[in-house]
Amino acid sequence: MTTEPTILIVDDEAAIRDMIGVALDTAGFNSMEAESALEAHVNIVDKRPDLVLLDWMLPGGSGIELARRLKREELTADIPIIMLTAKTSEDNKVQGLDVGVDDYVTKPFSPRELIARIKAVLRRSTGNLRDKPIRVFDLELDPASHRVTIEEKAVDMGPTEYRLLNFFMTHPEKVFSRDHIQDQVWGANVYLEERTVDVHIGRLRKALTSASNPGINYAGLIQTVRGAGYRFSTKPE
Amino acid sequence: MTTEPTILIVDDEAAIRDMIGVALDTAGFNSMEAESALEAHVNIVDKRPDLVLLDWMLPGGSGIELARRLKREELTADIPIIMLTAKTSEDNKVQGLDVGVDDYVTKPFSPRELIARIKAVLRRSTGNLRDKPIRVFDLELDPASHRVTIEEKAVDMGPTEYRLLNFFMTHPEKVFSRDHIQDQVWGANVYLEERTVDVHIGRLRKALTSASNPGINYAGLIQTVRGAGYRFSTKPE
DNA sequence: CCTACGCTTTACAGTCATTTAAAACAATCA
DNA sequence: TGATTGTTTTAAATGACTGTAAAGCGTAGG
Repeated sequence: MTTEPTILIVDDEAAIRDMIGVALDTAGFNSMEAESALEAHVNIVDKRPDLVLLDWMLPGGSGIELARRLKREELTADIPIIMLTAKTSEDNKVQGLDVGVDDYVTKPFSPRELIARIKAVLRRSTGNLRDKPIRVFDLELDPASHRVTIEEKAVDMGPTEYRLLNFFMTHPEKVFSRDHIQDQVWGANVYLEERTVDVHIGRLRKALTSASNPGINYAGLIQTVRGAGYRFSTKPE
Repeated sequence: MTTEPTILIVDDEAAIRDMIGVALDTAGFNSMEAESALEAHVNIVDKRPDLVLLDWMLPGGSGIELARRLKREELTADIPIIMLTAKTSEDNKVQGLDVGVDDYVTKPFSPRELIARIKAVLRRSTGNLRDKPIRVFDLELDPASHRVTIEEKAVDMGPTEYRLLNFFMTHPEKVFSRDHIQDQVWGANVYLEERTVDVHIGRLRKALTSASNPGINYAGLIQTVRGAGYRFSTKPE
């Protein structure tokens, strides 16, 4: 599954970093910390976080400088930045310091607001690219509408079966062990009984069957490979 | 809720902002101000003005940059922009229009000219995009009269439900998460309880149902996609 | 032909997402 | 101001989905 976004917190005060870190954790993000612009830059280049929370008032070479640098360099230009600033009114000299930052939050801020803004920015930066529909014969999976159809007629299935089918259709003609399927569909570090995968395979097949016309049975596309796992294949077994 | 259009003025000189602000007020527009590209961007995303007056020569040369960014991002791409520029040279015109700006006005300008151009741009953009009624079967939403009808008979609903339906009808056949819907219908960074969206969906469905004839239930067009969000679709679930 | 193993199916109880209803809160208008 | 209308929050009810365990099948290998 999609791993949680990683957020880099850049602030010189440990207390603030911690506070934010906790807020991010509870909201389900991964977080990293840096206390100087230099450290931050290294971290960003190395780890490529999904978003940077950057304190405006870093000692020495200020946060703005870092932001400008990040936005100028191609490698890092598309990593969204949210600035943390002290007070609105004072910082009205902010003007010339415009660097293409994606949003800013003024301290003090509520964790809730911060989280909301982070999510909004992430949504804006990543949400735009959605995949094209995948089609096999008359079976189509369309991520944009989050819908599976057979001959244009909707196939009813649960979220897990949808992810499962999505995984198979994007990786056709290959066998996958149950473990591998677990990692991809449920996410790593989720422990499940092995049989659980079978059960969901079963459910997916049932969904496909009950939506298939007599003629082709789309459940047959999901093939059992005895002793190895499962395979999505257009070729008959 | 036939509010006057809201115009965002982006200029670093307070005197100019005030001058324009007065002109807009007397012409019957609402106005907001921002003095930096950063502030402007945040305002635009949060408040979604109907038009942006953008100074070309913002410190840091970021006016153009902002325009480009706004036009690139889906969320803001259809907000018209009028550039304010001191220079008259042809280059600027070409460049500005390249970025996708809708019009430009060279300083110094008369308030009268500015108003005229604003109206022209608004007419054009609302005329092209927002003014035409959208129809699905016998359900029609007409932005011009701000009215929803089923088989020519008015459907009664609140403003929020109207915006919601408008959003759905202009983005059919796609799933949207609750967060995404919030961004589009309420404005980004308005943080609401997630369930609020559900409640309004519920009310919209109710409104559609009680206006539907036995036969078609238009509430069915708004489909719940469990674990993903909602979708407006003409295809049955 | 029997057994053992691996896969499939079913049933179920717990959990989680969505809906619904109602109350609290805001804004608007006379 | 009080009445009206619309919005948000909250909590409880509903219903769908999930993972597990156990029973049922089929098949390969003896």
